[in-house]
Amino acid sequence: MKYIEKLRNSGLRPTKQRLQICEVLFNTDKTFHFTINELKQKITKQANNKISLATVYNTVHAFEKKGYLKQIPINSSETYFDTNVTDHHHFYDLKEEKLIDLENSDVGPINILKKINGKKIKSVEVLVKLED
Amino acid sequence: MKYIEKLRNSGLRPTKQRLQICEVLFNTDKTFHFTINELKQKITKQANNKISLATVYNTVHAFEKKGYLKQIPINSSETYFDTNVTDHHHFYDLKEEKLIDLENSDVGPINILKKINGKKIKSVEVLVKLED
DNA sequence: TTGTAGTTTATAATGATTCTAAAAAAGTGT
DNA sequence: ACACTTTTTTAGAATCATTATAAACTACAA
Repeated sequence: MKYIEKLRNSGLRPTKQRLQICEVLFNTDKTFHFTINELKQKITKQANNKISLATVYNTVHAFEKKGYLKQIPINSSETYFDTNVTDHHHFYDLKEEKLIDLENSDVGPINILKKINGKKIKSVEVLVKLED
Repeated sequence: MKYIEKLRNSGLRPTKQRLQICEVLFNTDKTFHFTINELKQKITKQANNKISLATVYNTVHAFEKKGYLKQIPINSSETYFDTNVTDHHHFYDLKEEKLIDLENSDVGPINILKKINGKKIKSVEVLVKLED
């Protein structure tokens, strides 16, 4: 299985549950957005398998810490995660409550002119809210 | 009282609680960020007055709907609001968990090149995450 | 195989937010 | 001022996402 090594290299034991989550999240060319509950449903369907909600939380947080996932900063009752961990931006359709990726080529370069003493920029993320 | 008219013009009855909240939020030149609980504490201190948590929620949401406040899109357990409703951007200090305003002059112009059919852009917000 | 450290799990706990329904206050007309 | 309607406030309950707990299970190394 191709994710076993990836997990081991990250110091995470390749358990059945983690491998299932890897399949759902990373076994595709397309990146995508998801919430914890959406992910749990996908696993239950795709692998026809029960998985504990707590395990989904644990694993997603572990993957986020390792840099395989990132949270999308947005005000929503549920937290959104993104399998695209490269710097990129989002549309948020307020009516449909749906996130849409922006390619980097869709947004011109962003210049942050201010500096904060002793701090460095980790990421620059743009959220474009859409209305009808 | 200078906020009575403002509230009436918005179709909101100028109650004691709403006027107190206006004093705390708008009776200053500086704009600032706050959470519901911080706001409740300020009111309790400043006006030496009890106010129901539900009222603070109700009022903040009413003010947001009227455009006097806006939510800051950020992943935090509590929702952050901003008394600065003009288009502007934020630093987020990951270590201190603190928001810092960016002036518009601190960020170069942002070009959104992609269009979504039938939707228009309501706002463009940049979140710059800072680390040590 | 045996030990142990890491992982999963169901369930309980937490905490922010929303809901509810009754009491209080504000607005309106008389 | 009074009666009446509508809006608002309020305490407490309900909800919902997330985190904590602690017991059972699993991976892995000696």
